[in-house]
Amino acid sequence: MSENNIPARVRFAPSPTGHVHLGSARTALYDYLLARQTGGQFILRIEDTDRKRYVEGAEEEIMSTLRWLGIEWDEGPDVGGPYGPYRQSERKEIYLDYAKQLVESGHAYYCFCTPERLTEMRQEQQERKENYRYDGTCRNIDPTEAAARVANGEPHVIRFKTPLTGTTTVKDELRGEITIDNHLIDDYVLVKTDGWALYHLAAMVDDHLMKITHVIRGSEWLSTFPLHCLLIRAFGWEEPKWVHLSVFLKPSGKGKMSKRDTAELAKDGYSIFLKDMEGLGYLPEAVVNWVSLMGWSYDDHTEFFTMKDLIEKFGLERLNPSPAAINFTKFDHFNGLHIRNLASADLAQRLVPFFEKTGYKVDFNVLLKIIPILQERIATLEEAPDMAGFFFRDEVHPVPQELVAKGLTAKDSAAIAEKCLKELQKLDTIQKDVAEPHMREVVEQMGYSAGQVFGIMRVAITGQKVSPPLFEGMEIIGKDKVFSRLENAVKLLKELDS
RNA sequence: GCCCCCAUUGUCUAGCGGCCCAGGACGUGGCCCUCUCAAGGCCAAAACACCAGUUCGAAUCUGGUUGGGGGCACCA
Repeated sequence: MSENNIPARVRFAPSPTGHVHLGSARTALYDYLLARQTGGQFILRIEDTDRKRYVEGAEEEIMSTLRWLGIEWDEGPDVGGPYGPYRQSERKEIYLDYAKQLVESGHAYYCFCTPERLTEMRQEQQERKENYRYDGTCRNIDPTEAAARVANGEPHVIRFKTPLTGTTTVKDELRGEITIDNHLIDDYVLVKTDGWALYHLAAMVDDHLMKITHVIRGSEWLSTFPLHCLLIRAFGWEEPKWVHLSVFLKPSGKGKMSKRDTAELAKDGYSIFLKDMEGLGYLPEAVVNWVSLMGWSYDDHTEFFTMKDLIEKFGLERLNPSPAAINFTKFDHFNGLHIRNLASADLAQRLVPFFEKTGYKVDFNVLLKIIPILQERIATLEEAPDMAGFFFRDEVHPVPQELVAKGLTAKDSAAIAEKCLKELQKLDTIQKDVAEPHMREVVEQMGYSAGQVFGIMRVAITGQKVSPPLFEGMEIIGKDKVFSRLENAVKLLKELDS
């Protein structure tokens, strides 16, 4: 990891065109980890040169999502920095200047072809089963003539003058060298008719100006990667290290996530969008841990990581270039692990909104008491109200049939419930260390199994067939409620019997 | 159609020529613990896509095939 000791300047450069998903969260995470590990800077840059695709609120979502994950940026549109502005829409002139520089040095040229002509050209190429590629019509217009036409106000774009022959070799940190024939690289448009730069130019200019040392981005950029290097070389700039991350596939591993898959996932309480995670009961710690391991590994036995661990242990050299299927059950597993890793008070705090959302008035002291029995049982925060809502209710409403113990009649069950009530009432306290030994003795005397008797009590007291341990629960609920709930159960069972 | 990338159990992966009849994790099945449910512990089933080649020896190197993915815009 010697080269990682050089402070890295990395940038997360999303475009505000939709929701932040797992793929971009991972890219941001890796960027952040590399920056923090090397004592460098993490820069947030908004790539909003295409005003048609701009989505209102997307930029805010990007920022709040990063903050939720625990990722703070050193430079960005809101906090500023020495290389701003950090919003590409505010840098239009900069890109145009550099594009003109390329025209002057002979690496780019003005193109006056209309979109209609281009469409026509593409159709013809398709009919002839050729590659789609600009045919070079404007490539050889005399520069003086071209400049005159531009000065005259003729609509035009600026295209990159890709070498017609030879090859270009580029180096990706995960895949090694990639060599491609130059004739396969199109004369890409750098600046549109409206004067706005395209990604290819804007990103390269910004990365240079912002002194970016490592570009971590999605593998969808692999095909235009040679163009990007050619651009940088045309300017005579130094290249950053390039890291192209693999894409995420749907859980089956067959194909990438589609709209339809996303809708299907929602039914199971899953989402690929970061904005949904908190509401679904996931911890940012778990998202970070889970996502970090999709395409990266540390060794063959360590998988539990906090952000702090990751900053220490992350490394580009253990990144995996193959596509990874999203595994949501593993997400649940990591969430459970991180829930169990939380301090009681912290977990309690995070649980409050979930109980309130379900309509419970939360007594924080009671919540604090039930944390130990809840903490090892939930995989997501959202599960807590269903499991432990009975602690916050005045009354419970058991299904009468569920009060009947396995292998017994309603009449027997009623008698058992009544006996339990009486025995508990005899005691000074229903604390676990007193009530449990006593009730176990009672069970013994009656000749039933603990499962049968405690089962009846469980349903009577919690209203649920499945609950956290009985005696711990009773202690928290308190004598009065325990007794009244048992009384009610006796009543229900007797009604059922008659 | 063309170009590029990828390829170990259902999934995420370790493995960088002999340590591997392949290790870990999730999930699955079983057992233990047990008042239910979890958590925890133990055990089990489950993979080197295929075909050539290189080599004394290949999951590891090379070529091809197949499969998957990405791209081929005046989007990013």
